Amino acid sequence: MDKVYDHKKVEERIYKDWEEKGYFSPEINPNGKPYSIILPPPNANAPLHFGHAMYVIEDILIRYHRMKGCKTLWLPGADHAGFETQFVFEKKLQEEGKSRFDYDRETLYKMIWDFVQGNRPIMEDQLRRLGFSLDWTRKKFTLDEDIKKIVYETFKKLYNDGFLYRDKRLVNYCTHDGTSFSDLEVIYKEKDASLYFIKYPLARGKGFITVATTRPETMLGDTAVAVNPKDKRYKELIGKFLSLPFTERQIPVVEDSAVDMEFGTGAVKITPAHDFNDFELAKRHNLQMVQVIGFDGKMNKKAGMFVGMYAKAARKAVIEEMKKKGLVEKINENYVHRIGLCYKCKNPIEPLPLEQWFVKMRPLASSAIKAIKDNKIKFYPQRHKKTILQFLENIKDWNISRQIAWGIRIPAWSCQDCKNWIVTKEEKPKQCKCGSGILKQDTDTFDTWFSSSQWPFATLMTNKKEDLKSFYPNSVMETMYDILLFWVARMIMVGIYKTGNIPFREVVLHGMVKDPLGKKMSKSKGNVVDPLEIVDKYGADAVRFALVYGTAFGNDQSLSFPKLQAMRNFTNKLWNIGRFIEMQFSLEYFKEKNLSFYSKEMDKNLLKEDQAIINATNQLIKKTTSSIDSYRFHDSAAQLYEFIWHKLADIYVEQIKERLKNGDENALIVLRHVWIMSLKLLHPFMPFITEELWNKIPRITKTELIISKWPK
RNA sequence: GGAUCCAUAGCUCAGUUGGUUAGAGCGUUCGCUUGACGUGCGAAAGGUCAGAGGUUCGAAUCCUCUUGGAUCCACCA
Repeated sequence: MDKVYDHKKVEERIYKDWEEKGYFSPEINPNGKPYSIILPPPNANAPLHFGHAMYVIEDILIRYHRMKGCKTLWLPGADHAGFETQFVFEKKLQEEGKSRFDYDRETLYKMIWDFVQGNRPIMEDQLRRLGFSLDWTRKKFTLDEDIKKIVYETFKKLYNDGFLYRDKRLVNYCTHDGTSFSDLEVIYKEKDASLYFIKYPLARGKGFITVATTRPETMLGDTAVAVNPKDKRYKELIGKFLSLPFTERQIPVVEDSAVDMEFGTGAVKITPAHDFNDFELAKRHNLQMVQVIGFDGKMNKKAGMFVGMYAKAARKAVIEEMKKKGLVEKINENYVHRIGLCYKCKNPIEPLPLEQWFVKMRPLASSAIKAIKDNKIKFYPQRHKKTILQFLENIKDWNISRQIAWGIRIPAWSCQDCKNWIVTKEEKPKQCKCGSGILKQDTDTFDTWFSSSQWPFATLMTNKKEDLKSFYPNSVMETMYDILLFWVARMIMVGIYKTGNIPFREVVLHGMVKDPLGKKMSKSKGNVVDPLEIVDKYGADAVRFALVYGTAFGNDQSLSFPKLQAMRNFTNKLWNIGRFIEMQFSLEYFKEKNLSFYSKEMDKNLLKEDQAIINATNQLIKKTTSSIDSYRFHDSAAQLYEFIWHKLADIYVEQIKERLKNGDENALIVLRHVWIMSLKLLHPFMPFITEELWNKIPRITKTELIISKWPK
């Protein structure tokens, strides 16, 4: 054996061997109790970043359960990541001086498809290099034909059950990216703004009402002014009409208790087409909706003299014109308020009225809430339970239409004659109820999360015959806490809805891996780290161990080079313990002997120091097992590290050196036993080096460590 | 506005149901080392456990408040 451990000579070879022998497949333990995890499918639009290395938690659970004899499945896949991917691709196009408008839908789709296919092998190689024991024979992609079929079916089922409706409502629309978003995809930021106090004259008689607004450019879309019914200042004016400047229209003064008397003047302009609250208020009062901003972000022809201006420019222009009319009372320029931004391009989100497919969430959420409250689904760390319940209890309907090409096209057709919608499971309907054969498919695609919400069962329904039966519900869903609401919550809702059963029993959530300075890694900051770069330098085992060691599971951590180095040193320590043991077995007086294996019966012949290490080993077995079972991986890691380095190597090995020189068989038998146990316990965390060292010791079985039995 | 998390050695972090002189890695200081490993070994220095109050025989650990930092949700013109 070399004096220093060289992971490069070991890792690739061992992984290949495991994979070729089929050890990653559940068929290895066909009669065991099923244990399953579906890998959160990484986005297929880019290579993995360092945070993905946290999948190691799943690999630990998988390897542990495999060794415990479970019929263990860890199923890999990739997510087409609709909008995210199209965004990345469009950036690429931009660099080439092109844009999505240069291509028709099919061509664009094909180009992105090819782009994604180029990325997938890179991603898969990265996962292999990290040692993840994924069952590659079962890998799935969200755009596989059979997966798409299931997504269509779910859509159709929602439609048949009345949980799906198409409605023209305000949606969060990014005029820059040209698509709508769900509420979760809007981020809010504080911005300096102005609060404009503008006057609307009474249609008859003298006088006016002053309203306060941050968005005067929407005033041409106003269809009312609202006041609080308790507000004495406006009591006389309720029911009267105001002349809306720049237009021929007269708008009523309405009363609504949602109006805050304290804010501004107590009177609010109501723009149903461009503000969520106004939209709701308008429904209550049967007000019409006038859209003045288009989907291109520009004022449309309803905006009269302001047509063609971008909303922001129109704001200034409107105020200028209002000033000319003497209708600006004052402007508060030190007004700070929050505005919604597109989470991706950071441009302001424009609430716009658009026909979309919405899923009624209340009924779906209520069964999810029940499952969680009844502890059918458990959360680790527990604190996340409260967050998800809060979300589910206040859920709003889910807009699942996206105006992008990359994704699963919505299987719905509108009749061009009677305007009816027909939903199918994929195929184009022959004709409408009205007899018309002129049908046009919805041009929108599904929100990516709509398909990924079905991942826990879709992947199993489209694999080997018995998979769904064996592995659903999944044992564990492990992912980062940042997609708890986006993904985990929706998987629970859709999973229960579609299958009648929870999608998984336990939700295990790891923390974020930040850069060495504690900043969130992101492409725009340029501080992302390629996991392979780190694996090349320190070895996969060290990287894996560093991610579990020293930070309480579930907490955020920063990438730490000193820690990586320390863990690499640990692998070298392991290597040298192994080397030392190998050397003993090749000593002349041990070489030819067929040394027996440690058993409890030996205890009475053992020295105190032998007994001490045996006892410590037994304790380690218990502690490692229980800490993995309770998802306290950092405890396991610390215990293993402490035991192997500071008890086994520093103390016991030193204690018995003399005895080994004198040919003391018991010492070597105990040493070998403790070493075998150590390698087993450490294997889920550091699979490569433990497997390699396992192969260097004389032992009872010929089987590889990966499929050896977990000690009791 | 609602919720959650964090504040422990110079740095990065452990310390689960409250219990002996509060731990690790890195760093620092001193020494050792030539057949397991210098990616090593032995030892040492270093902490009013953010602050205040409370519960308790006993609190880093539980409760309240304050300060400072992070995050999530909702979103008032």
